[in-house]
Amino acid sequence: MIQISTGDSRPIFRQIVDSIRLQIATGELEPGTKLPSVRGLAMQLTVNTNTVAKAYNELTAQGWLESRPGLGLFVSKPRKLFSDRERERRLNEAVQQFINQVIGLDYDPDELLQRLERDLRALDIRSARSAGNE
Amino acid sequence: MIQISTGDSRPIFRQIVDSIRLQIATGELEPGTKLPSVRGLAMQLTVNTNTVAKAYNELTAQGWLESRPGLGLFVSKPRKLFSDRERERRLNEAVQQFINQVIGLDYDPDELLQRLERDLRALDIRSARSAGNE
DNA sequence: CCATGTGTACTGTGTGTGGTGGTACAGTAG
DNA sequence: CTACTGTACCACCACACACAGTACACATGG
Repeated sequence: MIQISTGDSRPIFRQIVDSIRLQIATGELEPGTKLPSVRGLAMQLTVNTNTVAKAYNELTAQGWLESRPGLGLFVSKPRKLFSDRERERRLNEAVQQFINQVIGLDYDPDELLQRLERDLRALDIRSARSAGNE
Repeated sequence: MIQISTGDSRPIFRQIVDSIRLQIATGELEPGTKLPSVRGLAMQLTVNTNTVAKAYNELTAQGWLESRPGLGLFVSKPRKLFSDRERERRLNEAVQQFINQVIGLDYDPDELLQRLERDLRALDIRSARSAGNE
């Protein structure tokens, strides 16, 4: 089930991308599963078809989905998505951004780490994407 | 010293805000210190004066800086900036955003936490903002 | 008094992104 | 042939960002 929120500051197409990517990473959506059609999901979310198509395009370009012409989009099998340099760059960017966002909130570092650990473990990420598959 | 990078995806005024806020939070800029003038910093960064003014305005609105008419802007004394609800909301938003950014990178949760702990402790944040001052 | 430097507030103008609406086309299944 | 699929366009509007210029009130040093 994909949901979007008007109160969310993120663009609509990004909410869709994040939502689907999260469901794939947690195993809620398994490889081979067919996704709702562009027009169907757009109807359900009451948004434009182009907005859904944009989200699907990004997910396909990043290797999360695969397109079968005339049939639809399907969750692809896990594989390595980024180079080591790109992984490191993105992680560093995410860390810096996180720090900038919490820097004025006066939280203790231990409290921040504890909170992150709780939310990270609650997801139960499938981490078999870079190893154990050919 | 404030620097901006053209390769950074963040808007210029946000880079300025983050940079100054970080320097205040780490104690690199002490309360009472006078900041570069709007026109001076704009000249130094080869950026429009309005862009610098926008950054300074946000920092002043959030309580990091204080304006003395005709004199300039100065680092204000630490104090509580947000309500408890706002603090919690912003922390939650930052955590969710961080997770969304690293979810496809196939990092082990422990590795993520270790990295965050390292970068957080390296900053040595001044955490006396909500207690011990009147 | 006057010139200079300070923040602040406007009014434009241009560019890029996000979102919507509509049309069109190739591939697949019934 | 019909209906569904993704995909690629086009046009339009709204908004944020950045730049450019002007103006005003304040404080300081001549």
